[in-house]
Amino acid sequence: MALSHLKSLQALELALRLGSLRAAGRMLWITPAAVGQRIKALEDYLGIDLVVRGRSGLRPTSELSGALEHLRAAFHELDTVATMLNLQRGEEIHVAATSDFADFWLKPRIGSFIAEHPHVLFCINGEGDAPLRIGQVDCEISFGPQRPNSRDDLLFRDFVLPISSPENTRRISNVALRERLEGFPLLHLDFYKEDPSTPNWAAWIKAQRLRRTEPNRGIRFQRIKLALEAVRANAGLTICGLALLGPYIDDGTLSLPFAVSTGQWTHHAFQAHFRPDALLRPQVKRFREWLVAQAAVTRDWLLQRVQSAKPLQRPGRR
Amino acid sequence: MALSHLKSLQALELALRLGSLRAAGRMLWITPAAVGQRIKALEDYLGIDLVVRGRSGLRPTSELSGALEHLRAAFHELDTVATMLNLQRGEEIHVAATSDFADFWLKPRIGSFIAEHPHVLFCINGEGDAPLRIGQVDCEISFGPQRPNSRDDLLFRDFVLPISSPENTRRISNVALRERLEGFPLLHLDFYKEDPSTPNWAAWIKAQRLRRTEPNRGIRFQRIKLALEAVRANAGLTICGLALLGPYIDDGTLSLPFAVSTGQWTHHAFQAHFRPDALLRPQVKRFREWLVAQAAVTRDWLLQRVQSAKPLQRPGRR
DNA sequence: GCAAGCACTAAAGATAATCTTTAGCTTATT
DNA sequence: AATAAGCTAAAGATTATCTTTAGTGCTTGC
Repeated sequence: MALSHLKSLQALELALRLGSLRAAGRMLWITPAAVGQRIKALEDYLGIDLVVRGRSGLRPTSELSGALEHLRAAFHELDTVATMLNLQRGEEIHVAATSDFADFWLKPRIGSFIAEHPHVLFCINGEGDAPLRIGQVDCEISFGPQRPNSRDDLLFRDFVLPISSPENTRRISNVALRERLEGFPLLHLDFYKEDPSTPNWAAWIKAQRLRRTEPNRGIRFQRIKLALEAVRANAGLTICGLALLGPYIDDGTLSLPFAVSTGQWTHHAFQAHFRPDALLRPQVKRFREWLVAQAAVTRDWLLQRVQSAKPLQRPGRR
Repeated sequence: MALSHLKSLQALELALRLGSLRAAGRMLWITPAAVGQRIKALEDYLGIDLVVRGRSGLRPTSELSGALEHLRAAFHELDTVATMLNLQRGEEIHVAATSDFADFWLKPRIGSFIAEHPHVLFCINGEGDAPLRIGQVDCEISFGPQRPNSRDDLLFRDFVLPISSPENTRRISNVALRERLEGFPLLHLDFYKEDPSTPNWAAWIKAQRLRRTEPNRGIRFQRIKLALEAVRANAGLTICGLALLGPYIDDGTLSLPFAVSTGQWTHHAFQAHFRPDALLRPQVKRFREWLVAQAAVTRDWLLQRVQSAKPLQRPGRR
């Protein structure tokens, strides 16, 4: 007959060491109620009380006090084991993400995750606190078609339309709508090239019935970042997605020279793929939950930004 | 971040100490497959192997060997805690059962349970290995009406009919059926008195259309045991249930002077009631499972014994 | 050598332990 | 006295864990 209630003993030791169920719950990543249940289960099993809640703190009962020393020793030994086996290591999470996604979306937000998980070290596209290891990517984030039956998390679709600097938007507004782009430099961004529903300049101009000679002329960019730098340098307009640009749109660093209704939801989407065995690690699991939750915020922001202009047309969700 | 996989660590330590998953499973009261799963879960989590299966035995891998000492120490400390808290005590089970049930049914069978659970001490109606404690009965077994909505386990109903010694059966058989009981001493057993469907001698004789003057005369017994002693001493016949008498019927110590079809299923039944908090203890839980299983054997034996004579009339089950 | 027995592994489905949520209670604090 | 913080209780949901069944490899005996 080997001993049972291991988790109860762990909760008991931790709660007494930290002085509260709440603190123990934080360590165990469970609610205080669950800690109390664990302890109570053991008390019910033994038929005796093990802890008393004194004024602002827990104390062991006399029945437990003799055994407490051994309990502490046991979990101290287990901690040693855990350290030697690297069981509760300061966890590393390796992420491979489309550069623009990493720069514009992930890196600005990752601080909020690290704040809650100080022990986690990140390696994003080979850079960060954790050293690079080949073939050990826990999470891949890409922009592409949604694969059916895949376990990947769909983060959000994008909404593409012309983007400009505030200065150029002002300049353009003085020109009649149909002529606005005539003679104006167009920047071509290939990031969305594979997406079937994202128009290039020629298609967009045609759909909007504008006039523009040689709409395919102009500098091409592979990365959103570089295209936006050119836009901000007043080098021209580009068709780009809004999803990654929330802060820039909100603070006016970038602006929309045409109505939101001239834009288009992408068919492709930002998606996260996690290595199944990486999800065994609780920190990776929590990163995934955080990622999905953050993505939902962005999705809602984008949805509201677009819907306020064209309330009848909603993108598919999930 | 407190450590996880406590059960895995326990299984690991135990399997390495005992040398096989099977042996560890016996200690943990789980299947060998489950022990293997526990260990594998930890191996998968860590991404390394922890044990190798050598020739007839398990060995720790080099990754584990350093930590093994601490692992052993940890569970040794926990064993100490368990002993001090009386967590894995040599368990006592206190049973209060109708005397006749205890004597005829429970005590003859209890050895098979003890054989599998050597550490369990029994106290049956105040007697046995464990000392008597007031108000601490874990299991009550009674014969009575089935209470609706109760959590009690119905063990079996009884089947009542006249019982005699083999000698008296032989003697009686020479007399014509209707006259068989005339002048023959009748013993009255009160054990089944409260049961609405058990006939007394007068009712049984009337139902069978036999002749017998003053069928209510005769010695009365409270306990089956005493009535049967009188029957075996050829002091007369009694109406009694078969359920507790299996061995005596099978080996011919007792016999049936009338056809089985003259008998009757009782309305009352033998039932076991377990204190809810006693069922928290695994040994009590296992005793309950054993009890129910043994009862099913008796029920089947009785059913077959009765059905072979009157195949169309079946008692309700459960 | 070859079957037979034993021990472990794998995958699925079933079971049971465990957790979260919500609401309520008690004790300390302002 | 009101508020806040921490614990408890009960329910339902979620996971972890176990059993079952089938399959593989290794030892043992013939």
